[in-house]
Formats: sequence, structure tokens, C-alpha cells
Amino acid sequence: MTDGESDALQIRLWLRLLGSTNAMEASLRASLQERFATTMPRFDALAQLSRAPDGMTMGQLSERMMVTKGNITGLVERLAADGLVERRVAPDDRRASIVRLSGEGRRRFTEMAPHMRQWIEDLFAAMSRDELEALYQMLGRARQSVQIAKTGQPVFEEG
Amino acid sequence: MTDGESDALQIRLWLRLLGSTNAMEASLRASLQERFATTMPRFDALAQLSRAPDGMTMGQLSERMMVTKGNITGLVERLAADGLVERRVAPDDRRASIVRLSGEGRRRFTEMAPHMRQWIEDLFAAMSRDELEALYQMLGRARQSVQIAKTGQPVFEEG
DNA sequence: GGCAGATAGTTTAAGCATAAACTTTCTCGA
DNA sequence: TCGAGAAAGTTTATGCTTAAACTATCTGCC
Repeated sequence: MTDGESDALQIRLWLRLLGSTNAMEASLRASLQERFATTMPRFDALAQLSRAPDGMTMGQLSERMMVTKGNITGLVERLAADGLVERRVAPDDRRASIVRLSGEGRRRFTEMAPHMRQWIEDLFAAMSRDELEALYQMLGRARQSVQIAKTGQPVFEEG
Repeated sequence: MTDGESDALQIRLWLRLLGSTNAMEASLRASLQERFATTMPRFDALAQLSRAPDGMTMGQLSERMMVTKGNITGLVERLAADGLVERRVAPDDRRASIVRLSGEGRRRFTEMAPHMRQWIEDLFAAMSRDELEALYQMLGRARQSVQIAKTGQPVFEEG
């Protein structure tokens, strides 16, 4: 299902949205793999954890990464095996465990983050600031629209 | 990495693009699963094949779905096992095989397509036509930008 | 205190996706 | 004509992802 022309605007829009996102994701994935031999989910996990110096629970990490908890189990296992994160049982709840960046994990993230930022900026380099802002705005509207479709009610919007 | 506020516009834009697309994809995936017990890749394959009455090669299908050929092998195997597609060796090239919809596959796609269309339209229901067109336009620009980033040159643009 | 139900996380089964190595077949030029 | 290299698919290894079933622990209420 590639960009057609006879379909409804919404269909073409969806295909273009999906196509653009996938193209960018593929490019970023390739850069991460080539330069740092890592993946988007691993980078995302480190990014989330970098904002929580005291760590967070597996459940919190799964919420922020917007994936299921079962997913996090394996991801954190692999990151821990590579020494990038540390886990300990939560002091107040023996069901829960707190995961946080190790020193090495923080160092690695600090090294990768500016490159990632640059790669993202490069992808949008041919767009003017006005175009970037217009796109940002319209994507906000799209997000609202999806929320309304899902819940029947819009959600509080910061941006 | 959820929508921040202190980051560069490009970063926030990327996160919002990824988040919006993923939210829509999750919604469509859930609908397809619930109503038709199928998946996006399977639906996409049927959609591509529905436009080629005489079928196409595995390689052509992989190009149109924008995934690797190795991926297609398994996907077509599963669709064939369910009787939705048929494969035969290409008459002029014994390396290649032609895959096309079976009668059942065509019937199934014809049944699903209008629902899929409706679900997509529902997701964008809270946006005006002007907004939809503005978003479509800006995504076209984004796609150009990614192409330029990748190849150094823009690509012919229909829409 | 103790039990019912909720919550945190893990496991399992299945599918999607990639890259890289591989097999088979084809093509083209010397 | 035949051989080198290209092209079509497949296989393999690895990782991401989900939904659903499961274990262990906690919480609140009687």
C-alpha cells in the first residue's frame, strides 16, 4: 500500500505519514547500528533512564517507552548483560525492581546523544523553520484527533 | 524519549511524528486483529497484490511493501498456508516465483478494505480538510528532505 | 489476622523485521 | 560456449513486539 492518488485524502495521508516515519526510522536505525552498533529501543531506554538519576521501575520504563512490560524484561536483560544498566529490588516493594544507568551506560548515552540529535536535524535540514513548525502543529492536531477517536474526548495538550 | 520541551524543534518534531504514527498504527493493528484476526503486514500484502491481477514476483512485493526479501518469504508462506495467495514458478525465470491473490484472498481483501478505510478516516475525523491537506503537504516536504539527506538530491515528486 | 483482588514483573507463543551468508539460475561478454 | 558476476529467493541468527497466561507480592477490608 504505497502512496496512491485515487484514494481518499485520509488514506493517502496515512500512507504518507507511515512512509515518512518509516523512512526516517530506517535512516536513524542504520546510523545507530553503523556508528554505535546499537538499536533504537536500546537508545530510547538509555534516554529515558538518563532523565531519572535514581532510576525507575520496569513498569515506569515500559510506560515511557510506550511498549508492553513483557518487552522491557528482555530489553533490560540485554542492557544489563552489556553493563549499561543496573537493577535492584525496590526497597519498599519486593515485586518491583528499580533499573538505572550504570556509569558506563551514562557515558555511552552521553556519547551517542549529540550524534543522534545531529542525525535527526540532518533529516529535516531541507525544511524551513516555518515548515517545521507547521508540521509540528499539524501533528499535534493529528494526535488530538487520534485521542478523540480513541476516548471520545480530547486530552490536555501542552504543545 | 517522549515529547520534551527544552529540545530542539527537530527533536520534538521527530518524537511527535514517531508518537503519532505509532499511536495510529496501534489503533489500526488492534482493529484489524479484533475484527479480522489479521495483521498490518498481511493486510498490506493483500492490498499490494489486489492491484496486480496477474500477480508479481516476491522481489516486487518486497519493494512495494518496503521490506527486505527475506521478510517476504515467511509472510507469503503464511498467507499461502491460509489459502489467501498462490505461488507458481515464473515461466521465463526459474529463480523467480509469481505470487497472486487466490479467490479467497481477493474475497477477504474486498471484505476488509472498506473497514480499514473507515478506521483510517475515523482517526483523522477531528481534523478539517484544510488541516489534512496542510499535513499532507508538509509530510511531502519532510519526505523530500529525507531523500535529500540520503542522496544529496531531491527525488521526483508527484503529490 | 487473613483472604480477595489488584499490581509488578516474567514467561510463552507467535509474528514481524533486519543483515548477512548462501543456493540456484540467469546474463553477458570474451 | 563457457565462465564470471549479477540477480531471485531462502536460510540463519538476532532482536523487537504483542497478547495472554502465569508467579509473587502487596493492599484493603472484614
